[in-house]
Amino acid sequence: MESLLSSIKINVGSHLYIKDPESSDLGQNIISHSIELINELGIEKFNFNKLGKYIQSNESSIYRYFENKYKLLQYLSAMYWGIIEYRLVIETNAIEDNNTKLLKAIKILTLEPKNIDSYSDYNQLKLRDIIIDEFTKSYHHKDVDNDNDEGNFKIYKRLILRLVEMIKNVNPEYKYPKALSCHIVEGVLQQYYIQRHFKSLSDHKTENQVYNFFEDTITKVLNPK
Amino acid sequence: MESLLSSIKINVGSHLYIKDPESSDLGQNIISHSIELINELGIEKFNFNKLGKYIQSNESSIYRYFENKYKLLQYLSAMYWGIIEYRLVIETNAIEDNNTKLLKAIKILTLEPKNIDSYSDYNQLKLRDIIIDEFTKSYHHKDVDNDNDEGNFKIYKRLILRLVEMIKNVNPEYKYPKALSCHIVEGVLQQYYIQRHFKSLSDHKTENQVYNFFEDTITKVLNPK
DNA sequence: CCAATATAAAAGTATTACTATTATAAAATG
DNA sequence: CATTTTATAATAGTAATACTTTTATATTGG
Repeated sequence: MESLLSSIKINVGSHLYIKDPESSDLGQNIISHSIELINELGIEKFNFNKLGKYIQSNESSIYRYFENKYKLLQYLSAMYWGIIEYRLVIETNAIEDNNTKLLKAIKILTLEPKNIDSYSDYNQLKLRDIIIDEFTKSYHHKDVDNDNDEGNFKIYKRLILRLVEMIKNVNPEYKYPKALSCHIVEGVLQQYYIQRHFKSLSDHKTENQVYNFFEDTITKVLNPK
Repeated sequence: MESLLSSIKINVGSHLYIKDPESSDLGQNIISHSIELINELGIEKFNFNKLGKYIQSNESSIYRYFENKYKLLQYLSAMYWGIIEYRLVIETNAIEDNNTKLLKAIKILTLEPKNIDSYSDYNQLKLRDIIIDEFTKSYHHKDVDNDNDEGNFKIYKRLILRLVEMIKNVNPEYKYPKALSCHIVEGVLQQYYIQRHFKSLSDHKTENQVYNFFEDTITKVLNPK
């Protein structure tokens, strides 16, 4: 089947790049290979010099696309959340029952993406790993308010607000829909990171445990009885 | 009243420093002023050169205490979690009822510390802000497994496991005590960060909202009925 | 008072995160 | 097809950072 997202472009916000990387071969190369290299080195040890050598291009050419590596990380993050948001909308669209709908959303947020190719040209599993490892650093810094004003996190925030709506539909009386929504989206990343690195703090080391934990929490929090 | 913690030393783990900063004036100066300066600049723009000038000492002298600024951040984090753990133990000690005890623990984790002086010589509010802003970066990097093996996060993990025990005491049947415990401790920091920087994702911008959200969650999750 | 140790001052090195310059190649336009 | 614009590559350069090393000067303890 033809890829949907590879033809539909996710608008990540123009403040994230200097030149649109989707507009050229080099740009697309920068994206796909930065996913590989950031995944391998981590954002701290990754730099544009190394990326240039890796794609047999030049450091200064990469600087014509992205201001610096943290903007590139924000761009990759926006891509990731864009894909998740897109899946959230189309894969829950047909579901009538609000509760089932919310649980489907939690599945999309927690479980490893299957059918990878139908959503993106890039390596989605590695992109997801980058988000688990590095996303927190894309907004934990002193420029966060500027970056936010420029709209660099707007897809992420919109995704959280979509989840807020789903939460409200399940229980309109619930008092903390935004807190819960943020808590889930960030919590998923954190649970995976803990599973991988702090094993003594993890109940069961499976993918399903992460989903089950959030299903249990949400069900009890929203449907008290 | 005489300070308790200023006489009782928190053992943060010897891999965090080269020379124990509590053992000299310069060391204590490094701690207290790094709290000020990291708070002001953020960990990325902070460095030992600037700290040296700030305390009218020398860059190379600071390197005799700490390997690098990230080890210092881990040291400050261990200090913070050490104070919280200490409070968790002594302030909940006398409480009989398991549920009340857990809620008191949540209060200690969420609310701004009062009676600051009785727990530490250092500026606890600024230290807490550093933790909210920077703690995530102290373990989100490629050396995390080494640092963990060296015991650099042991106080943090012990704190989480203490909370796990409290959770189990409230409901021994509950399936995800570790996930919940991590989720609370990290979630508190995250809720404050969101309140400060992503206002559109925050339900109410008060300190109590953070506590109330966690109280509501825990009560429903652990006492379903 | 001497010896050990801690700190300060200064200089040096390797790396990083860019910027600038020029050259060359590819693409667009007339 | 020729020309102008634009994209990329190669190279070099700069300022800052994250340390390390060396030497000098205090401070402290026996």
